[in-house]
Amino acid sequence: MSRENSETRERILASAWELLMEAGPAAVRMSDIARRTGISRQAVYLHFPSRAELLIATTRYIDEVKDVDARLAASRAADDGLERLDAFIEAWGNYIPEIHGVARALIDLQAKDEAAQAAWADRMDAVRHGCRAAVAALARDGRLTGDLSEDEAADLLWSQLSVESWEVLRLRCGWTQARYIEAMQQMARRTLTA
Amino acid sequence: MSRENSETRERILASAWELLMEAGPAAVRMSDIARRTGISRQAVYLHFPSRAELLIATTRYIDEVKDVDARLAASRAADDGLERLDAFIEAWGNYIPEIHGVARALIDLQAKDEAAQAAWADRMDAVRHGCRAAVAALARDGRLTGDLSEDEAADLLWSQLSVESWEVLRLRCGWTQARYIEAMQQMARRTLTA
DNA sequence: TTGCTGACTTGACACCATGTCAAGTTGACA
DNA sequence: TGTCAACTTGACATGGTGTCAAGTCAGCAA
Repeated sequence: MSRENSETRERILASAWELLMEAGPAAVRMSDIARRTGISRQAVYLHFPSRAELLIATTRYIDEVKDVDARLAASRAADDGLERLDAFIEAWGNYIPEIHGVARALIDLQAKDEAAQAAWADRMDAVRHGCRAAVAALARDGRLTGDLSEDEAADLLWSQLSVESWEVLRLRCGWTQARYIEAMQQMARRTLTA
Repeated sequence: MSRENSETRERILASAWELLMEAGPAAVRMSDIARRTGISRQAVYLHFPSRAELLIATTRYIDEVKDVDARLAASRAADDGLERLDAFIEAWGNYIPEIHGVARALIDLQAKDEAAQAAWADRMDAVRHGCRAAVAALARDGRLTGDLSEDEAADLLWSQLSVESWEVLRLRCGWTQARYIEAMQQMARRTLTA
């Protein structure tokens, strides 16, 4: 562990990030990260107790560098519920490709690792809260459909905006990022508004 | 491998299925399956070359026992495009919980195993074709929205109907199966029809 | 009876990634 | 000069998959 803001620690995180962007997540082993950082495999363990913790720290590192908070805050600025919904989908939808490498690694790790499971659930809960806020704004404007409760509407939006769905449309179906955003916005509007 | 329809082979598949329904997929090791079947771990390898192949065979076995084809055929019976869409969503949506254990195991395995990846992609392609057929029927009735091409509409429906989305709503959000089906039908209707 | 065959068992082992442990090196700083 | 933290090297345990070799055993055929 050592001190929080060690220079080596940050270099490890940067290496992990690089590798996750380049290769599939399975290909990013502790030894790969060490080699890329230019240190021994064991040295990595001086900074992170496990691969799971390292990956979790990597997401936090990326969030910091990419400043998610600022992006999502912008989506909260819109007064109008509909605009806000669009802005939220755009902000989150455009963030997915940036974190996708790490996200995939963490999702894969969930099967085996409890810590990874908790970490990913925690991050996704943040998105869920964003969905709830957007839906609440919609309800306040009286634009929420009568077929769904606020919670249901938020859940539905949340499931639509999952990283897995993004992967399906973007990677498997070959959609462009712009088309993805547009389709999600339209889908949300049609599904959630009266 | 031996002969295709060995009795032991079928007992192994049944054990794998049982275990996948009971426990998390990570807990279903080759030794667990062997123990449940009442044979040695090595004997399992006399029938299946790898865990991936065994799991793939298990999905085929379940499909056979549960008769998916018949279910999906029923959804093709409806003349009206909208009814057909509803029927397809109901048929597939109600099939998900039955295969969920194996599906999850196969999805988890994808990270490491190429064969599992191909097998799951293949099965999901079948669903994608179902989506395409339902969307085509909608288009034939002139009910498809102008905002989406047939392919796009099918892709969108496909991403909505993923096992992962089902997991989110059903397991994480605690929706009932009936509510899930209803919501997916409504969502599809609103998103895809003019 | 003898001998063969196929399904299965037992037990050992290689592999691979994670994570641990212990002893040694090195450079900065008091 | 001595100490300490960061790092290195190398060995090793663990856990699951998959392989290999030798042996058991029932059934069946000449």
